[in-house]
Amino acid sequence: MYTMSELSEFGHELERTHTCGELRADDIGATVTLNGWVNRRRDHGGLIFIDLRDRSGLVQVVFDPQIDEEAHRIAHDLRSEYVIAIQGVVERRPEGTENPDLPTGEIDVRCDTLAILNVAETPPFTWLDETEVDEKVRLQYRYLDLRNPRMQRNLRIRHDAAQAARRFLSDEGFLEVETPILFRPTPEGARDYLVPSRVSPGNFYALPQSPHIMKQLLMIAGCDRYFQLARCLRDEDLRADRQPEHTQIDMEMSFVTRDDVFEVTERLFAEIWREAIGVELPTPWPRMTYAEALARFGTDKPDIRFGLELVDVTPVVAGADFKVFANVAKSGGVVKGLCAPGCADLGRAQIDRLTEFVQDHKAKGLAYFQVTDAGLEGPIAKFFSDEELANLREAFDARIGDMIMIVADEVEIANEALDWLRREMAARLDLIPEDTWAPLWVIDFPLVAWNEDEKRWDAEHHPFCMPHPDDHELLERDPGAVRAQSYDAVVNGFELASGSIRIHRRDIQERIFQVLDISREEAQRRFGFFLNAFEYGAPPHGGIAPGFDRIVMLLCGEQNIREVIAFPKTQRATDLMAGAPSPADPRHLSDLHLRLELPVTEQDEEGTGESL
RNA sequence: GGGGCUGUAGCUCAGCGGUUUAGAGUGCCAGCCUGUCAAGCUGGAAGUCGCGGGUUCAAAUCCCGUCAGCCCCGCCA
Repeated sequence: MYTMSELSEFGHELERTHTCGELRADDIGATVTLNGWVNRRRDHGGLIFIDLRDRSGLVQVVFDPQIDEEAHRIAHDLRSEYVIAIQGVVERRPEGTENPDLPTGEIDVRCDTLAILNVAETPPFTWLDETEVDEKVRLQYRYLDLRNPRMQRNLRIRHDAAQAARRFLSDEGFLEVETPILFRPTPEGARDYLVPSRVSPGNFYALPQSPHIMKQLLMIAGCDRYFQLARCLRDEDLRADRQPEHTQIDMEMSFVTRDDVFEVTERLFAEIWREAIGVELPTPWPRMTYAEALARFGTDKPDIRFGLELVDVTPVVAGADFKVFANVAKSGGVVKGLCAPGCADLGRAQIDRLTEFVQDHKAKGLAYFQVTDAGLEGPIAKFFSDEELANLREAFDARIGDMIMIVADEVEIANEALDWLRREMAARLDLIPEDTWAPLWVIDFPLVAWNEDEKRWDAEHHPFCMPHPDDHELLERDPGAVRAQSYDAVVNGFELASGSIRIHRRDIQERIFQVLDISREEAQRRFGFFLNAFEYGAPPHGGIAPGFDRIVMLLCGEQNIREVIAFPKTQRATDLMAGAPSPADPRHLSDLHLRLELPVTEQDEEGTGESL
C-alpha cells in the first residue's frame, strides 16, 4: 500500500490535455496527458498494458521499459480503479494488434510519465463482464455501480432527455418556475411525506405529491405557460416503475384546448426521443377512448405494438348449455378471451400453468378451445352447438392451429386477467417487435369512480378536472357516466403522462364538489386558498405531467426505473448506501416537539415479559 | 398487510434423499512472461452456508421463526 508521500500531488503538469475516449488516428504523434481510472491491467513482465478509463471511454496505455524505466516499474503496481495521470505519445498500434471493438482501437499511448493520484481498494464487484450483481451490493456501492458503462450511458440519456425537454419547452414559450418542496397536502390522494415544523409546534409541512396546485395558481398568476422538472414525493409502496421520489416534466398552459396540449406534448416527446436516442417518434398519435382501451385490451394503458386483442363473446355464448358461461352472462359478467396463434398444440401441463397464471390474477379459471381442421375442440366443446362453435371461431377470427383462451368473470377481473395473459402470451410467442415505439392517447376517462367501501363517488383523476362538455347534464343524474377532459399518454404499455383540462369556473367546481360529497366547509378547509384564487379571474387552462423516470427507462431499454435514477431507494424505501432513513437525535426530536410512539413487536413483548 | 422467488468465498453460482477437510468459475495475492486487450502459465490465501431457535449422535441440507433484496397484490398517477 502506498503512503501519502508516494502518491503524486496533482499539479499543473498532470492536467489532462485530452479525454481517453476521444483519441483517434488523427492524434498520432501528439503528446498527451490523460487522467482517469485503471480499468484493467495486462502485465506481460516486459510490456504492461493498461486500459485507462474516463467518462468518455477507454484507451490503451503501453508501458515499455525502453521508453521509461520508472514509469514501467510503477505500472507494475497499478491495480484496478487506481486513479492515475499519464503522459505519452499517441502512436499507431503495430499491424495486427488493432482492437476493432474500441473506438480508440487504432492507437495506443506509449507512456513516458506515470503518476498515481490515488490508490483504490479492490472493488467489491466488477462491471467488466456481463455478470449481474446482486442489487443489494450495487445499491450499497452505488458510486461504483454508476461506473458501469451501462449506467454511465443511462445517466447520459437522462441528461440528454432533460436538456431536450428544457430547450424545447423554453423555445415554445414555457417559463420554468420552481415551486415549494415544503408545502401542504395536495389533492392527489396518496399518502404524504410530512415534515414537522420547529417554529410552529404541532404543525407539519407536506412534501408535494406533485406541483399540481402550484401550476394552476401560476396560470391564475398570468404565467401563461409553465414547466418544471419537478420532484414528486409520495409515501406509497414501491414497484419496478414506482419510487417514493420521482420526477415529472410538469406542464400547464392557459387558453388551450385538449388538442393544443396533445400537439405540444407530441412534439415534446418527439424532441426527447430524437435528442436522447436518435429515434423519430411517429406523430400524430392515435387516440383511443378509455372504454375502447378496456374493451380491446383490458387495460387503460394498452401496448399496441402487437395484436392479440380481446374479444367479448358474451352474446355468442350466453345461450349455450355451458353453465359457467351462461351464469356469468346472466349475472352481468363477461365472457371474453383472445386467440393465441399457433398454440393449439400446447400440452396439458402448459395449459394448467396458464390457468394458474390467470388465477394468480384473480380469474376463476381459463377455458380454451383448440382450433383444428375439425373445428373447435377441447374439454368444453361438447357443451356448445355447432353453430355456437362456428360463431366463436368467427368472433376470434381463429385459424387452424390456434388456441382460443377465454376468461368468464366480472368485467374488471376478466379484463385484468386477460391483460396479463395477453402480455404474457405476446412475450412467449415473441410477438412484441423490438425497437418499435407505439404512442397513443387514451382519452375520455370517467370523471368519478364509485368507492364501494365508503359508498361515495371519488375523483378518478383529481377534483379539478373539467367534465366533458357533452356530459354536463349527466353530472347529477348519472355521475359514473360522465367523461372527464382528462387524458393519458401511453407508450408501449407504459403510462408516460397524465393530464387534463382544468375547471376554471366556480359554478362547475361547486357542482363537482357536490357530486364528490365535499362540503363547502371541507373544500374551504382543504383547498380554500386555492378556490379563493379562482375568484380573481382564472383563465381556462390545462396541462399534463409526463413521468420523466419512466420515459428515460424506456429510452434506455431498462425494465426498472432504479436503473435510470442515480441514487434510488429499495422496495422498503431505504437507501442502502447512506442508511436512510435513520433514527433521529433525541434533542432534534425535542426541538420539533415530537415524542416517539414506536410499534411494539412480538420480540419486544417477549423481552419485556422476561425482564419482569 | 398478503403471495412468490432469492440469501453458501469479494463477485456469480453448484452442493440441500443429513455424515469425514463445503466446491467451481471469476476476482484477489505471489512468481514467470515484450503486443495483450475477458492476456497466458505456475502456486497461494480466502467461507459465522443471512440471523435465531428446534429435531438429531450428526444440519448448508429437515422443521419453526425472523431479517434483507427483488417481482406482484393491496396501495399509488
